[in-house]
Amino acid sequence: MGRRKIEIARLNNTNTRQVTFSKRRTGLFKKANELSILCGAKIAIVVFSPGNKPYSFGHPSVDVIAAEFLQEHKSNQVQRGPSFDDVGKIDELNLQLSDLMKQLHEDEKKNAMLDEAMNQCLETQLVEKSRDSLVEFKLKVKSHMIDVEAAETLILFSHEVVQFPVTQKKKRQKIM
Amino acid sequence: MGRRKIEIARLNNTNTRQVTFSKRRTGLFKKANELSILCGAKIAIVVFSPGNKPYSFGHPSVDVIAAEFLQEHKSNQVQRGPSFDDVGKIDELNLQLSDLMKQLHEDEKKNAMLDEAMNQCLETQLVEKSRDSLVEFKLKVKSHMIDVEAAETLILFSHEVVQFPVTQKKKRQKIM
DNA sequence: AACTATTTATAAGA
DNA sequence: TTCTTATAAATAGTT
Repeated sequence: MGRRKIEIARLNNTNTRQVTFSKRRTGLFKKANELSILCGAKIAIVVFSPGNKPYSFGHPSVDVIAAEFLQEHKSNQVQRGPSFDDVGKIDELNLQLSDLMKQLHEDEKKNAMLDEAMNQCLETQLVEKSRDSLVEFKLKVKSHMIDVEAAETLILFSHEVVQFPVTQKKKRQKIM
Repeated sequence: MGRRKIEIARLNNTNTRQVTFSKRRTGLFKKANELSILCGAKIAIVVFSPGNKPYSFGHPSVDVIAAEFLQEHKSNQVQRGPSFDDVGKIDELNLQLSDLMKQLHEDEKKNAMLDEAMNQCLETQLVEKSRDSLVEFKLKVKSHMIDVEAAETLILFSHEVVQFPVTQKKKRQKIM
């Protein structure tokens, strides 16, 4: 999809590889966003860049997706549902994020510019923040001896503090 | 990207929504696959269809991605590494899957048909198999009281038994 | 980071 | 569902 057709094989040039990663990651997340909106599908994506930086996308949030996924299997075997003090905080965060998503989608209807903004946010300090909160969160979880069900839910929660960003004006300066 | 431009808003017609989901999911996974090959990026995707069926994509496998992700944070806090009897079995599975991925990629170089096959496999009984093995696996895990690190690794393992499929001849009959 | 020539994805239609 | 095709969208190479 460019000036020339390229073979799908590892890009040897480091710079090209990084540039392509950025472009295609943006495209991938955009597609994921469209799919979730068009079809009401829940999606979670985690990607590591060539430089091993983590990027993620979740709609409406990975916690919801995880919960749904787990629920499909719970009826087969589990008696005790997990309940954690920390879950409340995570829930709160995710609610906020859901609201941001709603806003995002509303904006999109009125303004086709939205997609271009997606790229920007995902590369800002939000990534760093999510790492910090993951560490904190894991320390708390660590102090409990929890069962697998709880662990599943909580871990998946913690993986997705970084969410799809709020709409921004295009051509915003990169922070990272 | 079709005969007409469509607005990115929920598709109201059920049939259209499902058809679009299938097409776009295929496209999304294809893009993810290309990104992983071109840039050497590790990617994991989980999607729920409008009918709430789970689909997933992982390269080279979600276990590797999970391990990498967790490793970034381990040095900050963890003393005890997880070690599970069941991990061996999962590892075995994942090795097989990695091999299939390699084959897949080799095939792709020689035959541009590969991408079209991706779609087929993901909708076969592999999805069902993965669910069954997840249940089995969780039952085993359930019998232990494990620490968070172990849980994280194992859970993420179990989420991705369904892998990117082996090349198949196109136009294969759907099993699901 | 912006720009286009091209390739690729896909919305409709069969 | 699967295939086809006209068209929209993504992106490779460039600036």
